[in-house]
Amino acid sequence: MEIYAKYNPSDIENKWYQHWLSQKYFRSVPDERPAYTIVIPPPNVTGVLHMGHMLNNTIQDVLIRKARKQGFNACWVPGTDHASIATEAKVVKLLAEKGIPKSSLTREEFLGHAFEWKEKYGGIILQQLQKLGASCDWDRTRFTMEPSLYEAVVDVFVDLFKKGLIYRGTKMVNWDPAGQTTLSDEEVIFKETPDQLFYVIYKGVDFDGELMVATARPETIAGDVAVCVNPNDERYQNLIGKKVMVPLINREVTIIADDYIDIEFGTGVLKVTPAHDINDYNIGLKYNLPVIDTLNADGTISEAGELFVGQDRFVARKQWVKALKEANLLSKQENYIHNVGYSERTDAVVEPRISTQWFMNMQDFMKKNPEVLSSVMNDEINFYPAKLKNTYRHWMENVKDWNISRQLWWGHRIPAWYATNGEWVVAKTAEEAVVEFAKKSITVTTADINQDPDVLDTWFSSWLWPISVFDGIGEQADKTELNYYYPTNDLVTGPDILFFWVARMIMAGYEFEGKMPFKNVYFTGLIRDKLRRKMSKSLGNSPDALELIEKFGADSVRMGLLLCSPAGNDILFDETQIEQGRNFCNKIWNAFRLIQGWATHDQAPTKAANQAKMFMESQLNAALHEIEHLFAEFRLSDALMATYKLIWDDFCAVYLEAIKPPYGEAIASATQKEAQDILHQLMSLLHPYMPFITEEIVQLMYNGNAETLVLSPYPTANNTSKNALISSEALQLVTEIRNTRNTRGLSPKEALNIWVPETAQAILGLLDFVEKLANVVIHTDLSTKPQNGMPIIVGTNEIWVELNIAIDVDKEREELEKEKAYYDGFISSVRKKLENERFVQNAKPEVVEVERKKLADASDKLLIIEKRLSQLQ
RNA sequence: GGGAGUUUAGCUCAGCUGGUUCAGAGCAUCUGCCUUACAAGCAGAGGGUCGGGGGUUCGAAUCCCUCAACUCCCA
Repeated sequence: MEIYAKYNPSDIENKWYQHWLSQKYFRSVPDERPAYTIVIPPPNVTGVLHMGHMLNNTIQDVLIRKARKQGFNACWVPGTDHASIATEAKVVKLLAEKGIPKSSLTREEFLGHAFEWKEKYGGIILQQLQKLGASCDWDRTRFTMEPSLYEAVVDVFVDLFKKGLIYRGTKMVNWDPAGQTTLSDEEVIFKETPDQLFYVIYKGVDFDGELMVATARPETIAGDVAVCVNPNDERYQNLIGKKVMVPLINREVTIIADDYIDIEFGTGVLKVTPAHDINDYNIGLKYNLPVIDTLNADGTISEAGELFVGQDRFVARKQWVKALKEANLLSKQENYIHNVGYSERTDAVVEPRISTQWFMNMQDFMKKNPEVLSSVMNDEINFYPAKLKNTYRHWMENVKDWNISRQLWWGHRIPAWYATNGEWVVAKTAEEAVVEFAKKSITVTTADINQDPDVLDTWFSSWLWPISVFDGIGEQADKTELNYYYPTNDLVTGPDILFFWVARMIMAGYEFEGKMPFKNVYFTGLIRDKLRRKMSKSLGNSPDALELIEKFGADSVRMGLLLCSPAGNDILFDETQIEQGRNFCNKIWNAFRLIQGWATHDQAPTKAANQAKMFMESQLNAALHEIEHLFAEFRLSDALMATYKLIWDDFCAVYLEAIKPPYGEAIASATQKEAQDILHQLMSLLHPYMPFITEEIVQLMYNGNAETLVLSPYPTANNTSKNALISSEALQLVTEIRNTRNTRGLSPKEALNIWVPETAQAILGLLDFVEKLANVVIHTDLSTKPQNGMPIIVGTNEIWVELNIAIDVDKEREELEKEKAYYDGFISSVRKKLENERFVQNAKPEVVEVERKKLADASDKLLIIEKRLSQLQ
């Protein structure tokens, strides 16, 4: 089989992915093995792959591939969600471009267009995930709006309503005038926004004088029903109960008093506009004030607004200001920065609006399901990083009722039914609704009632995801699969949807299954650019994910993303990180070519090769232990780094160099086979991170007869004694010798003679290994050592190197003096510690022992240094 | 305004309940090498008063206080 000199990922990645698919390696069905389950955070069905998806799904793939190789029945469930507001907005825009306004369509016609769009573009992102190598069980692909999941959502709504946890209420909600729908609190993004504060004059009616009111929203003045001051505010006490005139509208309103008012803010006078501010609304309730809604659903001024009717709220604001100025009712205006809520999806400024909506009663829900909070706090569900537990608790303890209705068509339609007299019931179907009406002694037929036109919040369907993908919820539930796969093991997602989704899945898990939905939640960081800016379309700082894969290969992209992404830390993306991945592929590929390219003979392996094998086995063993520990803490980035160093440093730089025969010579076939075995294990270890190149190498190495790395067992550590310490002294000597060559300009090709004392057993045990790596000849008879040389100190051993060049005595003395000074200082500090009775008494015995050892070792070294110095005199 | 977190080498980050010759890793940088697996490489090297100040302790990157800067969440 021909092995290409350059590794070319694009040639092989598609080949292997198709092979894995055709062999159904990612398929999972329940069996006797323990399950290891991950459900994908469903991306928007009309979305395209971006950097965040790649990071997130690479992490999931690493976890699931490792589990699969470790003998679990690994099941990674893919799918998409319908993204109600985002998708509807997209479809509305598309239709508008064709000249079709949404208002001209019936609900059914609109949904027809939406499904058409979904069929055409939906699921592209899942194909893109395949390019990344994602080992999902594609036969399980789900969609939040497919019929059975749709039905489950409706069933859950009816169930929660019957339990009294869902209610219909008229409250102030967040209104998105662009999407023309309500939003939950979580969908409102507060941003500091520069604005203007206007000081508006309200003339007294039954007193001589005026009040000044500071407001950022003069366009809502028409909705004023009172002005309010603090009862303790001496400036206004005598005016309480008197009347002022609403500017330009000429309506008389009363001056009321409430200690909610901040005396310091503005002029200490608040205009009370219950229809357009939550605080004003509460004051209105308290004092039984009327509500005048001066805005339409699309954010234009309504008839009730009297002035500038039909104008957009921001246009109207300017006109109000102009009109107030002309009427001499504007005292002044000043710059003002405050937090303004924006719609997460449409970025429109959110309007507080009184509206009748459906809510979930969170207080009662949490009382019923205290585990939602406690399971996270006591680590039954683990958060990585754990610091997000605090954020979670804070939100849970202050959780507000969840507004679950949306004035959209794309989504799960609310199963509530209205009779013409305004009475309503909740029921799954119109037929059942008729029965419910009958219970209320209302006689209707299905033709007499109308279903609620609104749909449910997208998260009201995706909170069921870990249950619904296994068909475990709703009236049609079949819990066979759920019982096997649930609770799932890990959830990998971004911290930005901690409340939207993670918290609500935990709620659903306890409410409907009485169990947590997952054991571990791994929060990835946000991907930012080098300048720490979020990646966004408008900035154009986000690289095209698929182009990156095309250019570098999926393995390189995966490695580049993982290397710089410890859990919870933002990752600062830079293409050089992916180059590191590419370089690593190149390195592995060349190591493979080296091994495969050797001619072999049947003689015994060299001693150096045997020692190298010992070294490599001990390094591999240590690394396997370390990597298991790192995985247990979800430190994937560190685990990959450990694997990287094991392959690059230990395997390539040390092991292969030690077994490599001189140019043109053959290698013992046993040694070649050992090298292949080790490479095979390393590829298996690396496979979860870099699935393609590892599979390619292993299959080439064994002519396509190797078991696929997707399924072959993950390497396991054994408990054989570690030779790590021995190796470190030997390698230290190698480095010292190379350094000696480097600083003196000696060629690495020219062998050096060195003398090693009998006491240096650690080094002599790997004598041949050291000779090979450092290109030296080791002598042990110290009496033969020549004068023209210099010592190298390794541990407490003095090793003598013969140098056939003149030695710069002054320079060496200078260096030795430096070292001597260091050890003098070191010894005196350790000695001081040991002479301190309180240290000896208080410190743990082991610590004291270590200090004694430090003193002894340092003293030995100092002796060698001093001896050498005296020789140089 | 309320809460949480971060600050260690040029960059990104490890350093667990104070004590290994504790100040580390990767990348970047510098020096020398086109040594037939790999220049996408090889062999070396240099970088840090652990944000400032104070304290506890025999001993502090690690614990406490304080100041400063930055980030996130919530209203």
